[in-house]
Amino acid sequence: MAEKNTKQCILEAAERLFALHGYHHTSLRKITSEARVNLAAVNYHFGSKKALLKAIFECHLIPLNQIRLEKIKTVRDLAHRQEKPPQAADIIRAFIEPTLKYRDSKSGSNYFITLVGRALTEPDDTVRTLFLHHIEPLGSLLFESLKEALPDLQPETLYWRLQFTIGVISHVMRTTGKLEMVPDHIKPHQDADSLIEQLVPYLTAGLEAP
Amino acid sequence: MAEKNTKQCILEAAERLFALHGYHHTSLRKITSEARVNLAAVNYHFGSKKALLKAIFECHLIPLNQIRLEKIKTVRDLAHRQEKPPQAADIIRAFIEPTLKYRDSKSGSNYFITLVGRALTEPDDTVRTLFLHHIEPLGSLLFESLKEALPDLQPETLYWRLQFTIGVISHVMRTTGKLEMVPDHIKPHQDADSLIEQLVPYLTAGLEAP
DNA sequence: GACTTATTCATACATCTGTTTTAAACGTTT
DNA sequence: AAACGTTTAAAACAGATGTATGAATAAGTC
Repeated sequence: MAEKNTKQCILEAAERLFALHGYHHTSLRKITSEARVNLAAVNYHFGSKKALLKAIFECHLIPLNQIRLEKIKTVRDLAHRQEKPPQAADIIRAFIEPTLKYRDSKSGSNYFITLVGRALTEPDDTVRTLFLHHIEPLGSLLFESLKEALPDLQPETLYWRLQFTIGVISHVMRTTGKLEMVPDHIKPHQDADSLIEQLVPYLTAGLEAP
Repeated sequence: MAEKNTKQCILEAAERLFALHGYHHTSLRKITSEARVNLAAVNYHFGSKKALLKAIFECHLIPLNQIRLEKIKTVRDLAHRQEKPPQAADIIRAFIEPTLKYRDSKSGSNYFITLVGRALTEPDDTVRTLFLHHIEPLGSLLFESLKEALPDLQPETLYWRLQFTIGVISHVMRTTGKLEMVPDHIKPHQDADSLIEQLVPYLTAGLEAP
């Protein structure tokens, strides 16, 4: 299965290993070994380990962010046309639905979402800086949209609540498969739809808290 | 300042560097260099890098968990004596107040809380396993207490909302000092008291969401 | 004082890291 | 057939890593 496309095999193996063990904890030898290609192939096709990471991010994050931007803009424009403020629940859903469903989409990777969830927690700047560069317009749009949805909130309070929201979502994105501290006799559903229905009320209530 | 106690100097330097750059991304040479001690001192005093991490955790997490357990039990016992369910807000506050104020306490370390916030996100098992071992009783108590506070919640929903809560708190613990994606002209307060007043309403509303 | 123990020091070891180089093969296109 | 981009193989590089060693020094005890 590895012989069809060296470049693609490297990308998939790297996505998986970066997601499972982080960028720094994954060596090129582990990647090329899992991808069943030669060690030198990474530097031949991508130039460096960092450029490989960059390729993964650009391959997935650009289309995903495109979808998320459009969905949030749609919610906002619809509300504007009705001359009402947008609903926080709709904004939240427009953000997390494409995110959590990206795993199952045709162009999606099984592991990329986990990798993104890791991005803000990586120890060094390589991953975080790259991620922040891609996510910045989305963060601004989210902040502005939620400001319209929650006009009575102090800017600082809104900022913190958006930070808390990011904390929840990135935590969920990271904990894929390996649930921890699960009380006995509970087998939580982890599919995208169940998670979304758990997340939307929680996040909305937090944002709209008194 | 380094000559007073080699062991203590290593502990403090390691706490700081582990917190700022993660366990794996921090080498013994960086630690001993910052602590102004010899490289071999770590293995002499602690035995290994892993044992050094263990010492840091035991030094701080045992007393901190003691305080958090007691505070939550106090809230629960008080409610039991009044034959009422405990308030989710009180439980949350009993958990996060000692946590965020630990930085400023006399026995507290400036960086240990950040290190704990990292624990669940570290790429390999060393840190996470060690942390989970220490946190398990607290997680159980939190779950049971919140079950009493929110008796109408499905166990799975409660589980997820507790996970989301952990996601928020660990995210906040990690982002100390270096705020990201801050909109212009906002200078959020980061002191423990301000954060607690932001967190309690947010987390409570999420837990009590319809 | 002498002796024992605890600590510090410089150094060495084996391993792993990302990267580069050399060479030889393979497939496709011109 | 020749030229080209691609892939594999094997090796080496310079640097970083956790750990171990043995000698030198400090501290404590008789």
